[in-house]
Amino acid sequence: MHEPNVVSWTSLMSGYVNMGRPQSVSWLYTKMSESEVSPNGFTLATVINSCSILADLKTGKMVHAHVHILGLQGNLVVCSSLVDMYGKCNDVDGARMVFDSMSCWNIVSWTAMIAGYAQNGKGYEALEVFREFSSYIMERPNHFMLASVINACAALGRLVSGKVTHGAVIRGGYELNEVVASALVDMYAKCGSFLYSKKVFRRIRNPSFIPYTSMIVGAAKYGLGKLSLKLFEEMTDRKVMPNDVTFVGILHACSHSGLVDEGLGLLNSMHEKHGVMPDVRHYTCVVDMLSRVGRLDEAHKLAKSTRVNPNEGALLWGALLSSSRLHGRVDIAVEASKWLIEYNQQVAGAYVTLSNTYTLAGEWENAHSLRTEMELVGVHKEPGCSWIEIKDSIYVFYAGDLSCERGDEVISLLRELERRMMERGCVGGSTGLVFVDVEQEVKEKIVGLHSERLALAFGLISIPKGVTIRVMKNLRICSDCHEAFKLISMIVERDFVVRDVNRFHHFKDGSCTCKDFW
DNA sequence: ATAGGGTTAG
Repeated sequence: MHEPNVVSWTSLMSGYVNMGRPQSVSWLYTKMSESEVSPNGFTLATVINSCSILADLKTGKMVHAHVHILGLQGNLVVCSSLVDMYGKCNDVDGARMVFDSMSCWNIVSWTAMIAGYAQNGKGYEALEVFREFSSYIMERPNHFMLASVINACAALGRLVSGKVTHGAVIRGGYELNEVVASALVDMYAKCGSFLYSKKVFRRIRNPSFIPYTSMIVGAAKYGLGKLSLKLFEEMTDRKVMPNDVTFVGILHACSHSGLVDEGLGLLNSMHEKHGVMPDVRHYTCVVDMLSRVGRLDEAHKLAKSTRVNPNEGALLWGALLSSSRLHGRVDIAVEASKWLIEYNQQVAGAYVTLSNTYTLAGEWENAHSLRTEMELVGVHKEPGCSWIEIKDSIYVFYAGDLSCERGDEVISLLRELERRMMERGCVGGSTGLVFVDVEQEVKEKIVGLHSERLALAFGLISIPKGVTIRVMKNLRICSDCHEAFKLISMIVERDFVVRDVNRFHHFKDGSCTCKDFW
């Protein structure tokens, strides 16, 4: 063309986006800026879209400035693409700023905002925006919006909201939409209803690799590794091609169900049989798989030979670290935590796990000095929490704290469960520790000492099968008792089961602090 | 010539 106009430029850019080459768009945009032709809203929306795909926030912000220079801040399509771009670049606040600055909205802009929150793990905000949409806008949500809302419910583990949204899907007639169905499969699995996942999945006609992947991951989370393998087999039999994520899912499943040979076989067949090149995520699963079953040297070797950036390495070395602790491999734990701390990844967790590894190995002084170092450096480990939704209330449980709403009921239910376990031959104590398969004498000793809220005697207690347990001296139960009991459970976990560690939070001993454990 | 949805490792 002698004189390409704005439509020619934009068409070319759009063509590159459609052909999966968004990288070329910013180059074209630069070229265009050097020409006489000035971009319009169509051009900017296309360029911004390419930034979304590439998650290129820097270019995206630059183009955002051009939006203002060209006076296009009132253009609905341009603004919606900006909301989407900021969301895809993990800048939800940026997305919200654009969204709030808009003078009119349509279902696309609302969906972009909801999806932005949902994709960034901000399920609560996503549902809040959806609620606002539902109350102000006299328009039914479409399948795009519903998929994002279901995604938000999944992230929050909100089964009831998820079911309500499923109702909206049925009313809207979107049941047969595969994207919506995939979101539902994933949501039900994450919300504790794998049975519903299966039901929704089986209604999908010719499921693609994405619903299959959701099911494989879902089954894995429920400990059904064999089912994950069966689903994988089913999909390949039906000539549905697995992608990289499918392999992350299936290796994750093998890892969590101890299916090591199957997992290794899949890793080796990935490339030649399915055309998917294994990357760091797959090796992370395999490192985890090998190390969980105690094949730490192989896992270690694989970890060292995998090139990673800090973010990827956090997961790979984190997996190795946690298994090193589990199997008492101080040498590997030291190396793994060194890596994590050096690259500033999960520092507090790395300190705690390494310290616990020392403890498991009986290296009390190393454990102690690490705790001191943590305090010196000012590293603090935030306690984790879980939550469950019952009817329309959400109950949150922090590690070591049962002073939550209806905590008393929780405690009495736990006691009832414990009583039933005892009836079935599991052994327990009134203090809440439940031991399985342990000699009566040992049990009494531990339970007895514990119930007096005193130190567990230092030394070695022999238990049958030639296993020894180390128990610490002067271990007092104090306000930070969760740590203490985590420690106990860690020491003994291979030999008997300690449950219900959190219950001891009520035993407070003002005279000691966390430091006294060590 | 332009904007929105589902799967992902400790």
